[in-house]
Order: sequence, then structure tokens, then C-alpha cells
Amino acid sequence: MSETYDANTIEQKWQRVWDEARAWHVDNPVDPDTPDPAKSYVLEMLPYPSGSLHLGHLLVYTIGDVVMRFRRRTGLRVLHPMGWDAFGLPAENAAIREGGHPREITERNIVNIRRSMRRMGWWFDWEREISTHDPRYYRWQQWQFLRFLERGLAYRKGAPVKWCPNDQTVLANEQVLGDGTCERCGALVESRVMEQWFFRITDYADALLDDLDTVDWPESIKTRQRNWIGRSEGAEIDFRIEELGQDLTVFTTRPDTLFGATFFVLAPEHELVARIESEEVQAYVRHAAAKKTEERAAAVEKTGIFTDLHAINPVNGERVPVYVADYVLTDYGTGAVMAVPGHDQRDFDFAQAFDLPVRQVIRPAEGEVELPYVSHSDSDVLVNSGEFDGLPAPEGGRRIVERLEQEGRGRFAVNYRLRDWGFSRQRYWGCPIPVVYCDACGIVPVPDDELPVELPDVEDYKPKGQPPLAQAEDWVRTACPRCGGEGRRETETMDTFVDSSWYFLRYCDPENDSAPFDRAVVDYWNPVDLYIGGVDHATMHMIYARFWMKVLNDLGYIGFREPFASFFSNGWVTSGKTKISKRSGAATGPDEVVERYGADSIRLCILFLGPADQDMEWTEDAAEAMARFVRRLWRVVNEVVENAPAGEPEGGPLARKAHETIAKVTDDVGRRFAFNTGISAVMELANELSPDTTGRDARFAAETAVSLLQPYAPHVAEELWERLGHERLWEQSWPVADPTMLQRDTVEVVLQVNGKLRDRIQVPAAIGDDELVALALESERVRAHLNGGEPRKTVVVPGKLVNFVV
RNA sequence: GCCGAAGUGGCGGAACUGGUAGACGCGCCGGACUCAAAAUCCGGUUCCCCUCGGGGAGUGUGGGUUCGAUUCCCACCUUCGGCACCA
Repeated sequence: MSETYDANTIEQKWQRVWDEARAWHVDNPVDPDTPDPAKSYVLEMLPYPSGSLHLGHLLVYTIGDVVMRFRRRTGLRVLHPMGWDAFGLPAENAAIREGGHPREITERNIVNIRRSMRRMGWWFDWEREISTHDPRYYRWQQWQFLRFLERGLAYRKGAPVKWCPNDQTVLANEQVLGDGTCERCGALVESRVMEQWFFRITDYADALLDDLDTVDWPESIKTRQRNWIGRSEGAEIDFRIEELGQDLTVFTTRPDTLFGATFFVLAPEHELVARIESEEVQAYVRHAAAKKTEERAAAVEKTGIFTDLHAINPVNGERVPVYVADYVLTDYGTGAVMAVPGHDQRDFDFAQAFDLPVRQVIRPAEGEVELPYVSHSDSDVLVNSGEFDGLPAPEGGRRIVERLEQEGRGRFAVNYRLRDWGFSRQRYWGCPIPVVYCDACGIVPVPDDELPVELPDVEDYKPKGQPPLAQAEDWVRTACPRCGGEGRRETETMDTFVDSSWYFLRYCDPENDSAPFDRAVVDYWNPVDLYIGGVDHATMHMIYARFWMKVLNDLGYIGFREPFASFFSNGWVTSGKTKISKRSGAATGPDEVVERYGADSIRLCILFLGPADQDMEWTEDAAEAMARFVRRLWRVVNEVVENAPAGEPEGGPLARKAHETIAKVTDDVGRRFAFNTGISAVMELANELSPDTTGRDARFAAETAVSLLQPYAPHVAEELWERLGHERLWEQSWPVADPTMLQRDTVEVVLQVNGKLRDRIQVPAAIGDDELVALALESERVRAHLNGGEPRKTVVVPGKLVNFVV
């Protein structure tokens, strides 16, 4: 009897061995200019270094580790790095709350998490580790920002921004939740106009949309990005405001309804509205602007006010009243709409409330409908539309725009939901923006040779109207790089999404101190072959990173346009019905469960819970079950070592089963990412082994099970491999199923009558159809169900079944 | 409203291109070992009926295609997710 299984001892032993061998490291190629079909870049989204690992981390990094180990053993050269998304609010808030410097808190967390990661047996190339708060990293981010600035891709403008009164910072639209609260702290978000830094991501809207066709991502993720970009085709139409003698442009996707425009509406935030002198109008605007966006959206009753202005419909010269109403959104289109109450529910509601005319201009080819008629089909025709009457609606719309185009009063246009990316933050713990404000020269970039602009220490991280960096007076006051006069540094910092837009390039060349990276090395490894992470980053992070790559490509720094060739989106891990995330905190600490069950069992557990791309509920029962399996495997393999001789397998049933398992696991892990069924297959093979299984096939089956389990449970696999008399399993080629072993001499054939299973018989695999049918008809059970009659029809699936139809 | 994904035992889930539905695991039941318990091992476990040979039903619902449908088609219901007063 061998000693009992002790996870901790074994796991620590092998982790030492791997570290000594630097088994997790991969060198850059000697000749990066030669493309290498055997290279593979496997990357998981880098973690935010909060206090400790959570269950979500357990899943992502275990998936990545399993894929990486599998790919290595199939002969690929795999890059699998790790780094820290170290800047950001949580560390800063912790510093405000508990004192201390965000840097100290962050670096302490990094030490903890790195230790936990090694404890899990995850192989990351620690010689490539980076952290976004390291000046050696953000220096090159500043450098890239300056390149963007030179091309006008980074710019400053006053814009209404979402302002979190609690965090005292601007939020991206994406960081405001659906109920109008702050993603981070839950406070109600307000609207403010501020000078902000923006990246011109909207220039890339079409490229971001089109290039989705070139990547291998789940369709649902692509759809989310498409929704996010929100492209709609339509037309811009100029309405002359009679009293001001000025044109106002509206965007519409329904130019075919232009003749039905019976009034005109401006959003309260529209710049024209501010110039209206009427006290009544201004009172309404104040009232409307004070309302929260979501209240406005929820309101069924339309409110608004007449402005005394009139707009001239360019298509028919009609003079229609101009209203201000909060049902028109400032964020979409131009913030002004032509209202077509006959064919839009919102406009209709407003017309009813304000007693405005409703005109039908679209009619279904057959029959009448009640207004508003908002659905549309290709068979609809235009009515009450002058010379365009009788045209099918889509064509009519086109013709209307074409005519307006000739007259210079309209044009075909595309509108996007996507806004430019506002990336400045009024917070301390972020990458400084390397510009200087000079009264004489304006915005002056910091010269490349003065980078990095290092983040100075400040007394207090709490923003009080102005960014915390403003306190560092000595740092803020600096000579203007252009004229040498008095200048002031930018005190805002970059959104952390900038940090994560290019980190995967830096891993390729982390030590480079003359450039962000060497182009040849980056082009060798990239694009990332498999990116793994949560759906929560499907829009923001993954759109920003795609944008960044397109810009770098346009500027000639990289040779590709898409960062992530394929993407695996892992599910949410919940525990006790609460989401495990950095916000809600982990209910069960992974560190404790690892202590209790061992890393191998936990790795198996998190993957066995269910399909890795679906949400799953963490239970300790599963950890218990996996620990039981590992112990059983341990015992059984040790028994095999004692009882079963080594040598060529004999090709019996056990060897065959082993080969079948190889085929199954290879497919599950290598192609389908079905980690749970891969584990099941190994368990099934292990179930065939028992204390009294002997013979060379038993030995072979045990070796196969251990070898196949290695990506999942690397420590115990390595230990058992050694006990089976071999060395360095991690360097062994992945086993290949022998096709001849997958074929059987005899096969079980199912016999059906009218599609119902009636019997099973063993027949030679090579049997002919006629012979098989003859054998099938000998079955008593089949004959009983044929009731002595002859089958009307016989279907034979060779090697599988015979179906008699009566 | 539009778009996307999914509905299978008591539970998590399997079934890759239409071919033995319920792999693997949990839980439960029975047994072995034990003074006892834990641990471990062996057997059983979709439901209903049964004369213990079997028989019938069954993958959200209703239709369809097919010798045969969890898988394909149509309609519907439910759940989850994304987008949305988008003019």
C-alpha cells in the first residue's frame, strides 16, 4: 500500500521544479521576421490587483493555463504572460479610506495575488511580467499618446460629461449603469460641461464594424459590439429656421416620411435653445435638464414648449412650428428632429398632447391603417408626398434625398451611436497626460526625451473640484517646452482603459527602453491567437483595444489591425447567488479552498462545474468530488505501478479504451473548449482501473489517464508520471490516438422496429448489409415485433443499426 | 420593440456532422468493512405499469420533414443577456 495522497507536498515540490527549470518561460524567436505557424499567443485579460484572487480569476486563468499546457505539448511555441492593471479607482479609494499610498496598496496586492497564482500552478512567463503603474510601462503609453496627439487623434473639447459627485470624477458613458448610477460607487450620476480629452474613435467606426467579419469571436460578442457602434443609415436634412435665417440639420433614418413632418423638435440641451430669450422656454429647459435621463426616458406623458420659431421643410416649403421637448435626446443624431406624428409613436404622443396636425404619408399597398402607422414593409407606398406619390417607400425616400442633394439641402448620411472616447479622469492614480499648458503656446506636448512624466506624490487623493495632482504645485509648475515661459502640467490622468489597450504588445518586448516595443517581435507574436475573458469587457475594453491597434497600424508601428484573432468568453462564477467580482467581493476565498483541497482539485473543480463559457454556481460539493477523484486516481495508479508491468500495450479492451479517451480529450480541449467533458472522459478511463487490474494494458491506461490529465491537474500528473517511471511529463508530446485502435473487430448493432429499439447484437465490423439484415432477422425480439410479417422497408446504417419498418 | 443565447432526471450537466437520450459527477437508496462513526469500496438510481420475461411514456408547448428528431423547419410559451423615446 502506498502512502496517502498529500496535495500540498506534491504541489509545492513540482512548483519548485518548474521554477528551477523556468518551465513557464518562452524566449522570443531569434529571427522574428520569419512568420512561425507554430507560434501561439494565449492571453487572459490581465487582473486588477485587488486584495486577493476571486472565483472568477480561478476560472479564467485555469482555462488559459489548460489551453497553454495543451498547446505546448502539441508542439506549439506558446506565449502566456501575466501583468497587472494596476492603476484605477479601487486602490485610490482604499488609500483615501485607510491611508497609505495607492502604490503601496497596489504593490502589496500584487505580491499577494502573484503568490496565489503560483500556488494554483498556473504557468505565466514571469520574466515578461508588467504592471501598468510602472513608469517603464506608462512612459511608452505617454509616448503613444503623443503620436496620437500629433495626428489629431487625441484632442480636447468642451463636452457634456457624466460626473460622479461622489468619486468627483468624469465617467465614460460606459461606466454609468442603466439606472444612471456610477459603476464603481453606485452614486447618482450628474451631467456637466467640461473640457475633456478625447480619442477620435468615431473616425474608426466603420473599420471597427467591418473588421468584425475577420475575427473568430462568438456571434453574441460581435453583436454587442455592433450594437455599441450603432451604425444607422439615413439622411441629413437642412431645415431653415425662418426667424433666425439659419439652417438646422436633422438626422433621420426615414427620409420617406419627410412630407409628414408637421412640427420640429429640439432637445433641451441643443445649443440653439440657449439663445432663445423667452423666459417661459428657459424655465422649461431648466426643469427638463434637472430631470434625470432615465426619468425622461420613462415618462409616457410628453412635455415641451413652443419656441415662437418656425422651420421650413425643404421638401415642400411648409412652415412648421419649432418646439423644445425633453423626449428628444441630445446624444443621438444632431439633437434636433423633424417630427412625423403619422409614423412615429413618440411624435404622435406629442402631437396629441399639443394638438398638432397628424398627416399620413406612408400607406400599405393594400388597405388602410390607423395612425400612427409605425411598422414598415417594402410594399408600403408614399401618399400626400407631391411628385413622389405612389412610389414604394424605400425608393421614395431615396429619391427625396437625391433631390435635396441636388438642391444642397440634404444628403445621405450615416449616424453612429458610438461617441468619441473621453479618456481624461480627475483622479490621482493613473497615467499622467504628458502635456503642458502655456499661455503663449497653448497645449504643448512634453518632448519624447523627457518621458516619462512621472506621477508625483501628493498629500491627499480626494478630489475637491480640481484633480488631486493640482496639489503637487512644484510638479505642476514647469517651463513650457516650446517657449521656455511659465507652463502648467496637465493634472488629469488617463482612463485605465488606455492602459489595457496595448498591454499585450508590451509583453512581447517588456524590457525595451528605446521604444514601446520592437515591431518585428510584436508582429511575430500577434495577433493574440486566443483571448480569454469575461463578457463584461466585450464592449469597452475590446473596442478600445481594437481602435488602438488600428491607429498603431495606420501610423506604421504594427503590421496587423485586429488584436484578438479569436476570443473565448468565460462565464460568470457565482457563489450563493451573488456575482463574484471586484465590486461585490468574494464570498468564498479561493486561497482557503486551495488550502483545503489543493490546487489540482480546485483547477479540476472550476472546469468540471459546467461549460466554461456559461455561468456557473460555485459549490464546495464539486471540490469535494474532484478531491475524491484525485485521491482515487492516486491510489489506483500507485497500485498499477506495483501490479502491472511496463511494456508495449497488448491492444486489449483497456488499451482501446485509452485510445478512445485520447481522441475524445484531444478534441474536447483542443478544438471544442469543452473542458468539463474532457475531465469526464479521463474519469471514465480511470473508472476502468481498480486494484486488481493488471497487465501491460492497465499500465498503458494509467499512463494515458495521467498524461491526459496533466493540463488540468499538472502537479499530481507530474508526480504520478514519475512514479510510472518517466520524466518531465510537461515536455512530453501530447498522446495521439492510434486510428487502428479506434476500429473494432466486432461492433454492437442496434436493431429497431419502426424506429424503436428492440435488440442489440454483436457483429463483425466488416459485415455486409445483406448479411447484417439476415442476422437481424434472426433476433427473436425483432421477430416478435414484426408479428410474423415482412418488413415494408429496411434501413441499414453500417456498424450502427438496422431499422425495420412495418 | 429590435437583436442574441438558452429550455434535457431530485441537481450540475452529456449526446461532436439526424442513429442506443440521461455520459461524468452530485444527491439519494441498498450492501461490504467497522463496537460505532468517518473515510473507502461494491451495486442501484428518468418516470409510470408489470405476471420480473418485459411493456409504455419521455429532451418547454403545438405542428411539420424523416425509416428515425434533444439535433432540421414553422408557430408559440418561458428564462437569461445586449441595445433602445435612435425619430
